[in-house]
Amino acid sequence: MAKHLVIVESPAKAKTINKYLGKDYEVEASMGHIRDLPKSKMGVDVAKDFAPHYIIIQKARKTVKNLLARAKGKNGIFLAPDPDREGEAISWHLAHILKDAGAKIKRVVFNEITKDAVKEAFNHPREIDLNLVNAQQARRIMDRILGYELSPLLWRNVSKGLSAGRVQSVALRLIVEREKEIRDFKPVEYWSLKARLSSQREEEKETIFTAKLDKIGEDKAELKNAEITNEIKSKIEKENFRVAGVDEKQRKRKAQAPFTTSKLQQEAYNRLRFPAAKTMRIAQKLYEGIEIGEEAAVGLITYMRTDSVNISNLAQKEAREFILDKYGEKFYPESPNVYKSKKSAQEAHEAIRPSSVLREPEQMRQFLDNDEFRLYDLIWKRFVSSQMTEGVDLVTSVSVVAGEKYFFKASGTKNLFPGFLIVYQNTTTTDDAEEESDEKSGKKDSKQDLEDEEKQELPKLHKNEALDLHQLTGTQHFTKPPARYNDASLVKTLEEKGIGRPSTYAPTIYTILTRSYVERKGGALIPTELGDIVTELLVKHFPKILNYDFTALMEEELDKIEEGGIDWIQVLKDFHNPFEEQLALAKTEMKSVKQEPVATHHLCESCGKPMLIRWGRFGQFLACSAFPECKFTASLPTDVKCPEKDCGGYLIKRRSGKGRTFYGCQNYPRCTYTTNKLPKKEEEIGSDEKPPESEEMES
DNA sequence: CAGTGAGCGAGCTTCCGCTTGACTT
Repeated sequence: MAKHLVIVESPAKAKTINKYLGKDYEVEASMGHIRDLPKSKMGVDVAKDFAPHYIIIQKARKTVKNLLARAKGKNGIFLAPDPDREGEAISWHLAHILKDAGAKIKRVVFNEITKDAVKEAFNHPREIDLNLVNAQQARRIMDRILGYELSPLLWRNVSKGLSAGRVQSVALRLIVEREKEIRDFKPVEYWSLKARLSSQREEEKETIFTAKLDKIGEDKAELKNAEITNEIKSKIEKENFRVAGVDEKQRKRKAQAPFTTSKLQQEAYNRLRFPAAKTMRIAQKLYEGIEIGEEAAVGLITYMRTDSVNISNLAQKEAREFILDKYGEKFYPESPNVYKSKKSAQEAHEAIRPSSVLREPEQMRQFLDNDEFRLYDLIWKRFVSSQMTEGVDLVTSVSVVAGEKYFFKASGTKNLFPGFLIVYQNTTTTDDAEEESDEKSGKKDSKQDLEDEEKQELPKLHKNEALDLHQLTGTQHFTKPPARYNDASLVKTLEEKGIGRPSTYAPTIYTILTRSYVERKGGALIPTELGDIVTELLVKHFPKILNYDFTALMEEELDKIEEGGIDWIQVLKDFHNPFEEQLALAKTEMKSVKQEPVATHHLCESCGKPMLIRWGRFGQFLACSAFPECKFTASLPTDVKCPEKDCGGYLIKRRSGKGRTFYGCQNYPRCTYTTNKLPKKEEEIGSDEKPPESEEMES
């Protein structure tokens, strides 16, 4: 029998480590946390220094039983969860469970799962770091108090089953405020003036290019309307065009770091239209292992929940050799490319990469379904490209002047050397270093416009040479509202603000969707009326917590706890005291927006009592007033009668399987009349009364 | 361009973060 027990979080990690450690060690998985606060109550004794009451998580009972059995008769127990706050806390809870098993308990940590790193870690076991544990407890307890105090306020004042929390409520706020910006957006007219030009020299005259009016004299050309544009246009038409200057520059394009969870979710959405949850489901499968040919199941990628861009030396070496071999020296950087994780990263894992670059996507295709293949392909290419040389573009910008003061600008880009781009094309929207402003409102030039102009081919031009004008066109534009959030842009924003973790981005989106705070239309996340109401209430009564910086401030405090700088109880007190005050105020002052039931003249088909209009999760419906004795319900009819003769029923708004709205007869299935558009009420036919309540058109 | 057709209310509900599998019909 093995002498020692090793415990890690995941079964896949257990399997790998088992190979490295040999017969003396038995490796088991805890499957994440095994103890937590109870679901059914607060479980925190605020009066006694926030003493938490932990219980074994229902789902982990079997695991715990198994671990206890394994621990019996062992000499040592090595706790090897991830080297971060949560991992330390998991270790602490495990130690608590196993403390009476008779074996010595030690903590081991490693940042990469390679033989050397694991062996090295086992040579230097340590005690559990209580500072890390306490930082996790502070985080856990704060989230519990917040979530379990705010949610009931919403039950009381809005509707049952609702929820609020440090992460989900701020994610919702982002979406709600973006929608407000869009609603309030006033498009502003502006014009552009573009000239189609060509050289007069024989050898270049075939290439016609486009230049845009940029400056008049020293001033930026601002064309506010048609009148101004036409006036300037008619002046320019009389002028001669010549080249005022040519500027050529080489622009280097650097490869991007291999994927973190957040970046993977963004790219998989932008390129493949995978929602975050789908990406994670598929990545999990690739990680756990796929049967490839004769071999047993092989994990095709490294762990998919990570905020690190680090990669193991071994993987880097393999990638570099592969690049040299397959693409040649020009694509092989002299010294390896190195990337820095963001400051707040906890770096418990490597970046997401293929477990071996030698398993090329095309070879794996036969073992994968189409979606698995596309995601693996993306991960593989991103990783390989991250170890390749820079691409080089030649960017030419030409200044053209009409007469003395009308300056036009034209630019073109030519790729001189692809570098990493031969494997992985950049999408400009997810550049790491991008400025954050382009989603803000009122931007004139969309990126698309700029790109189209840069893509054109320019003729060879010389300073002062004369040009032929073929066409001068003024075009009307309007500034555009900012785009709605989708999975990619929401995850990107949350990560930038440090809100949530790799394991929670997708679940957070799911939560605000299932609470009916937000709806998905196409890819866009659009707040519902409920989402608007809840956000307004929370922002009004809990501005601090709904602040976009709240999590970042909390993290600063947690860092101090980790470093041993402050007492975690004190951090909780500093949070809790002002929170209690706000809570007390909110309890008396928050206005109820609960929808009270409304009496109707409809009678219950089951018991004959009057029916009430109630508000449920899916909007209004009719319910018997004798509830709960009589459970009869019906959809709320419109006030338009069924046009079938002798039917007499009213039409009901319904939704088909595919989510399309239509109207059917109340007497279905006896009467099967349906229509897409609500007919006018009989009394109104011929009159010019206002039409029936207009319905949102669905495309 | 076809062709469509739950449930929801109440005795409870809820947080964030770590991780996968499912006692039985």
